[in-house]
Amino acid sequence: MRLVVARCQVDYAGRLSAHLPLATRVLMIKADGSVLVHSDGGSYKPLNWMSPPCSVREGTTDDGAIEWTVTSKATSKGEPDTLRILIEEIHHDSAHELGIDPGLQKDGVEKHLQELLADHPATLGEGLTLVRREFPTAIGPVDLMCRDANGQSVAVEIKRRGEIDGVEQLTRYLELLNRDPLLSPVRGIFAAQEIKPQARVLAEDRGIFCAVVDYDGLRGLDDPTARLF
Amino acid sequence: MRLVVARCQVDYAGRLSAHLPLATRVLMIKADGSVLVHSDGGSYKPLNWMSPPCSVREGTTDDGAIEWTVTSKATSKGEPDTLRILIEEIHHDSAHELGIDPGLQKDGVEKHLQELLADHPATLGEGLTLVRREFPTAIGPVDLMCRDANGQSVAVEIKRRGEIDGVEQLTRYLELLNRDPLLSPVRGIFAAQEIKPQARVLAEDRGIFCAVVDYDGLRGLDDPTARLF
DNA sequence: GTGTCCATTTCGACG
DNA sequence: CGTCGAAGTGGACAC
Repeated sequence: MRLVVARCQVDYAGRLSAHLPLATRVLMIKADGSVLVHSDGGSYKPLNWMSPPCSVREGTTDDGAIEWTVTSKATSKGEPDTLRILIEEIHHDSAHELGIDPGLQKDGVEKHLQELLADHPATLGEGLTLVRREFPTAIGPVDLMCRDANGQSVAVEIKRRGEIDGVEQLTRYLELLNRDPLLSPVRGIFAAQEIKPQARVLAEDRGIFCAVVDYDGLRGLDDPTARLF
Repeated sequence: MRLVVARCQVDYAGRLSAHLPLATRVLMIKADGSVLVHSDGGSYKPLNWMSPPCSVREGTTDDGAIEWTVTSKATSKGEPDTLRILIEEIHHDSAHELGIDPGLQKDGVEKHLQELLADHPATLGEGLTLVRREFPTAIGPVDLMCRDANGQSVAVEIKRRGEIDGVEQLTRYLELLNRDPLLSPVRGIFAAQEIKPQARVLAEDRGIFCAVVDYDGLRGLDDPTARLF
């Protein structure tokens, strides 16, 4: 890992063309050759960057300025990427040995929500029982396939935030599933921690029931000591 | 901008919980208080981070280790975010004055594609003429509204890469537009530089024509000297 | 402000 | 290895 603070200008050419005028920025060169150009604000996204695998070639221009040319090695398809960094003045330059990172451990995303609901399907509706998680169909897996107290099939689509896309997805599943005489009639439940008003309107207009899920409450139903760290 | 290279462990709690075991990493603290934790690989995305606005409080634990507590200031809705960085050993620590950045100048994204197609609608279909760009509907703007040689309305959805979502989007528009007796019947054109097979199948199954657009060719139709830099 | 849609998205899972 | 869906998505633009 090399860290450089320098007054520079940057040009990128690839899927688009982009230009950064002369200013002082942080240049981060990672061990895999990737380069990040960061300013002192914005978000975690760099102003400009080059994804690995790529290689940096260092040179000098006619007027003595330092020029880095970063080129992507293997553009599997289409456009060759190039990042050109013209350095006018270096304020800082240091290199550091970091070693490989053990990586991030996550907890709490949609997958976990799906697991919890699979263990407690009745929280979505009285008498609901699980038939299968990730129930396969020709156009993708249905998150939960259940059966209600009357034995009717119920397809459940789970999202963290319920938006219009999720309703469309469930609608496609229902349309397909209802062509199967062994399953039909299949009704739908759209389950999410939070459901956007527009998504709710669309869902209910299509006869899909909306279930707002209490993630922390569900967790409480499980063993509360069984946590990651 | 402060740059720290340190052996540290990191815990995040917010919309999810995440943990980084002890390892050497780069910590970037921006002027707005945001913090980025970078390893020596991956992409431009940090292993963990805190978005602005937030504030860093520096302290020490009972066993003498340095502890940074980063808290988000204004969580407009819901979950308070916290990033805790426990530092065991500092390898490097420097601060730099960067100043405000003039920002990135871009060229070549979907907006430009839309402009080009608006100028040359006939490349999408014989005799097509533009009625309006960003044609407003209750569920969002249609990229291009055109009329064909027979005077029939044509709704065009433009993407850089045509995927299933775009077909769904255009389908919703068409469904709505076809309820308007002044416009109906409206047909659809799905235009993209590249159209995924599944999206093409879905589109054509719904009677939507797929147009693969040659971006560079369209550019050539325009004045080739009128470019950004 | 809310809603919608794009992104040099990146990332992970699955077939 | 490609495809597909999610993201602590972030950011821009319209209403």
